[in-house]
Parts: sequence; C-alpha cells; structure tokens
Amino acid sequence: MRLTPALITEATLALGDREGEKAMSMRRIANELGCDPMAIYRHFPNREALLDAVADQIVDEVPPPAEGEPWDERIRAVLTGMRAVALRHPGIAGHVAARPPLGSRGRRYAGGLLAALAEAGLPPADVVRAFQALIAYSAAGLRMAVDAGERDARWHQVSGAMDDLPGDAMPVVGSEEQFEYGLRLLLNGIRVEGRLSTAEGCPQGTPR
Amino acid sequence: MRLTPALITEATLALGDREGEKAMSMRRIANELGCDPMAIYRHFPNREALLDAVADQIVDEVPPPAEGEPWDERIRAVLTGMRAVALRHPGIAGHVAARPPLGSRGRRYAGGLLAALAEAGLPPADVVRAFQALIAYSAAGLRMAVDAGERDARWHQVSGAMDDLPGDAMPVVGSEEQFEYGLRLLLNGIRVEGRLSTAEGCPQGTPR
DNA sequence: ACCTGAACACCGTTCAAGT
DNA sequence: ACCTGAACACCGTTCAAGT
Repeated sequence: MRLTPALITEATLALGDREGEKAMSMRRIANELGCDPMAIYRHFPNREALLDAVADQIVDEVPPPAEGEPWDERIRAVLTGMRAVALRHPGIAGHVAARPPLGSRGRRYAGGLLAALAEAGLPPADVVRAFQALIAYSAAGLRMAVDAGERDARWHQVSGAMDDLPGDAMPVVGSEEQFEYGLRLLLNGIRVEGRLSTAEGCPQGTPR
Repeated sequence: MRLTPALITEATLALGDREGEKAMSMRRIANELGCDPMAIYRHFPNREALLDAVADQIVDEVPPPAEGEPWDERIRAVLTGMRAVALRHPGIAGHVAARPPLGSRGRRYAGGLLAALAEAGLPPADVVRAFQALIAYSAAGLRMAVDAGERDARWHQVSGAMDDLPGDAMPVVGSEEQFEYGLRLLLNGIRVEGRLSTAEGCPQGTPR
C-alpha cells in the first residue's frame, strides 16, 4: 500500500495511544506500517516534524466554540476542549504540551482566541501578549496533568512544599479543577486590562 | 579523587552550560569526571534524579526577595529571578521548565510565594491553586524562551497565526516582556480573587 | 562485599550500495 | 532516479564477571 502523510500520522497516533510516548519511535512506526524506517523520511523531514503533524491532527477533535457565547466563555471552551482532546491521546499529549499545535488546523482555533481577546477590549499588541500567555499556561497545565499521570510524577513535589500549610483541601496537581482556577485568574486579569484600556473604569464593572 | 553528589552536579551543570542539554549524558558526565558511567549511579538512582539535583542547585543563585516589598512585587521578583538564573544555565533550563526545581532549595522559595499569596487575601485552598498556576506559567514561559533560542523554534509559529492581525508591534515570543505581561495578568487575577474573598473593594462582586 | 565495564536493547539519521 | 537497509554514533541501564 502506498504511504501517505495521513497514513503515517494515523499509525503514529494509534501507536502512541496504545503504548505511550516512547513507543512512537521511527523504527516502531515503520514496523506498524510494514515499511522501512527510512520511508517515513520521504514524507517528513524528521521525527519532530512528524510529531508536530500528529499533534495538529488531533485538533480536529476539539469541538468549535458556540458562536453566541461571550468572549471569556469561548476562550474557556477552546482551551479546556484542547486539553481534553490531548488527554484522550496520552501518547502525543506530552508533545502537545511542549509545542502547542499551530499547524493548519491549530491556526483556525488561534484565530478564534485572538478575536475573543480583541472583544475583551485589549489593544492589538496586548491581544498577542495575552494569547501567548494563555497558550503557555494551557501547555503547562497539560504537562502537569501528563506528568501527574506518570508513575514518578515530580509535580507532586509541589504538594511536598506545602506540608506546613494549614491542612486544607489540596487540589490534585494537574487536575481539571486546578487548570480551571489558573484559567480564571488569567481571564480575571484580562478583564481588568480590557477595562483599563477602554477607560470604562472600575466602579460599575461590565457583567461578571 | 572521591566522588560526591556535589562534584557530580557541578560537573553536569558546567558541561550543560558549555555544550548544551544533550551533552549532559551519563557517559559524557562520567568522562568529564574521569570515572566510569556507572559510578554516578551510586550517588543518583538515574539520570532524571541527577538532573533534578542540578536544577535545584541553581536555585541558590536566585536573589532572595526584599522583605519590605508588597506581596505582588515579591512574587514578581522571585519568579523573574528564577527565570533569569535558568536562562544563565542553558543546559539545564529545559529541565527546569519541565520540572520546577522543588528540592530542598526550591522549597524555601516556594514557602515565600505561599506566604505572599496568603497576604493577597486568598483562602488557603486558593493559595495552593494560585501557587501551582504561577509555577506552571513560569515553567511555560521559560520553555518558550529556551525554544525561541533554538534554531528551529516552533513557538515562532505563534506569530504565523497572527498574520491577518493589524500589523502591530509583535512582542518577541518567549521574551522577558512577554513573560512579564502574562505574570501581570495572573497577578491582576489574584488581586481580584483576593478582593472578592475579603469582601472589600468593588461592591457588586460575587464569587462565581 | 564492592566495583566495573562489557553487553543489552534500544535510538535518530546518514549514506553508500543496490535496483 | 529512486529506494533501502546496513552502518554510524550515540543513548540509559542491567548484570555478570572480576577484584
């Protein structure tokens, strides 16, 4: 059977889902496809490029945000959607966390985020800054979740740092709840910046 | 000469500074120390543990925050300080970005951050959540800076997603400026949460 | 009992040799 | 001209054999 980029990325994704990140080696992918490892290099310049393509592919599974929703709700929907999709594909999730998928599919969603941030009232230069901050935070949150799922979970050291804190409900490191809290902080922060730059002032704030 | 953990971490750090992340292999570190690769395993269970120790070691170079400063300034000082130190050690910076150094030295700084967040007026459970959000964001910002310094810099794709935006000053991906903007968003957000939970400030604020 | 280095089971990628 | 698979230059870690 003729080899195509799509066949390769699909086999890679399936292998990663089934056997994890380290199973996605050029040799094992080739084995999966029944071809020579070098055959893959005629469709992708190197392993990194292949993983980028696999990461971009799963973006298709992210549900598009509802049109009528306010800007902050759309941002939340896209970022938690991407997170959920990545966690459904444990093999590639680590790569998504390291390099946000901004291939052709990812680009579409990026446009939606940028539009939402403009709607929030940020000046264009800050739209870009806030966008990058959101992407960076999401990547880090995903990485925490991935690592927390691993056996040796170094992120759990974070709880170790808190031993002397009043014994309170400790959110699970890398949990959905933890991720959403940080996202709320960022959206709070964006709201404040938006208000400042549209000069509506603090006292009678815009809804929520 | 007798091998000690400190000798090993110092040799590893020096090698990484000089020749980058990939130079810090067990074989090359051993070569640097003039010992058998296996000798290292008597001081560290595996390579990951050694890199954790190296990452924790550079925390010593972070200047402690001034005592009199307000909480937000102290948080900014510690996080930008850690970032600066990591960027001074390019070999280990990637590891710091992947796994915040929370060994014995890192723990001390973590305590300072937790205290600052309590001062901001957050309830104890949110102190922990905000702490983890800050650590996650800092890690991601550092990773962007590290990757941006590399030749192939995938993070630059972020700019690619913004082609159709009104041509405005584009902040350099992973730059100090970009990092500080996201930090400001988070601190804005924490301030809002602090006000809500202490029931001061903006009159109509209701927790959601 | 302690230590070491050969060996295992892999990598990504190059490139010369084959068709 | 195209393709392939042997070979290169590495890995982290295990473990048997040596002292």
